[in-house]
Amino acid sequence: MTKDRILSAAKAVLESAGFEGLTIRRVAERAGLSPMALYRHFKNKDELVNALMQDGISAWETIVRGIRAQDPVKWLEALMKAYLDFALTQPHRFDAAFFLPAPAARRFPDDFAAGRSPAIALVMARIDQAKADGRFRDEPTFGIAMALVAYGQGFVSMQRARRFASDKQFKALYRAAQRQFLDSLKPSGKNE
Amino acid sequence: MTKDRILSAAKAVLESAGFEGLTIRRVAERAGLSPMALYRHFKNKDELVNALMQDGISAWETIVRGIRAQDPVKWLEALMKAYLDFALTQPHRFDAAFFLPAPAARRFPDDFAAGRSPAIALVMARIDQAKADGRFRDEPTFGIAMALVAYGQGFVSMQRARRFASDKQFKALYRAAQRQFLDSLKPSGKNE
DNA sequence: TGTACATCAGTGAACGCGCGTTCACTGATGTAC
DNA sequence: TGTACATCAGTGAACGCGCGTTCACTGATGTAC
Repeated sequence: MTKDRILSAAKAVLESAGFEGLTIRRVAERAGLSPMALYRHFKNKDELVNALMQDGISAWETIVRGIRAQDPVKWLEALMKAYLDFALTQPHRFDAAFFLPAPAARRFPDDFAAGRSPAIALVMARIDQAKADGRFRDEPTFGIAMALVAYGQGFVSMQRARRFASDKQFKALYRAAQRQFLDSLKPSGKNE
Repeated sequence: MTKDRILSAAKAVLESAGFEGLTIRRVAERAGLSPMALYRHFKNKDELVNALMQDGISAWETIVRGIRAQDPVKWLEALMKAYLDFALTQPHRFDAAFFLPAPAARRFPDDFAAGRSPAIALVMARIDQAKADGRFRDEPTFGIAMALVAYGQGFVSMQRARRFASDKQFKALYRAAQRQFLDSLKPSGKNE
């Protein structure tokens, strides 16, 4: 379908040129169509951008569902690693999923607490499991999930603002913070 | 000086129209000058944007230096509150300080570990003090500071991406996370 | 004190650019009888 | 089987817009002798 071809072209343009460089004309050229052909499939540019956001979110959900670790704490570690990889290897797709202000975005806290985000629902399930196993302290699950998300988002947004000397430094600090964060969730007396 | 008048106009335009709306023409109009007059004082638009970034960073440093709490943990609480206020009351100035990717930005970790950021240096001093008083666990000071910064940045970037149902919800979740974060730094056995 | 000249803040018109989008259209394909 | 018509993906030219920036200029102020 032509619509899919347009969307693929849009993803390619987004990844190589960023949001600044995402224009109807460029997407059309990449798709081998005239600019006007896009209006046959998307009402306007906003609708195209919205589709890209949905794509980013779906990609992330697929990644999260693919995490195989059995142990809940190891699963959460893998999640934070996957998040970092996603941010670094597909930066603009990541941005579409997490930084784009779009009307269709799901909102904290209601949409998430209600499980309307599959990714967050999976995260909360592991946190519950870790608590049940006595490996995490008894703090509100949703609060822990929020903290974890904010952590990742904060590091990536600092990286995006070029606040790290290099990607290597960024990765190292991210991993150190991740370890520290997960440690801080352990019950009293089990620290260190 | 005319340069100051231009900078004031630029700050006003930034705050009311955001970065998207920050144009040479608009700044000039606000300053009561022709667009070309700006080029007498700034080499080009990039230089003007850089000046705005410096202004944002200075504003934040002034805020941090103005925190009066004696107790180090209370001081850190006040800091996180001030950060939230800054983000909500002067959103674009905040963005200029924390989200703008600009060449003049200081970089993690070297510039900060070396104390080239007055704000971070003050934060690290309180963390050291809290550790010395036995109120924080013995974890690397810089790591704790990084975590604190990432936390704030993460929450604000989620708010900027309209991921919270309302500013009220945002504030409430931010505060809950803040409490939880500071609690997590307490030595083992002192939790709850 | 007067004159010639340099400096320099600010101006106004214009350039070239790329953008999203409108409009009227073409031409192939499907459908009804 | 042939004809008339509807549908619809895609086109190409053009519009109006706002942008950063160039260029050649004006006119006031300061400086040298």
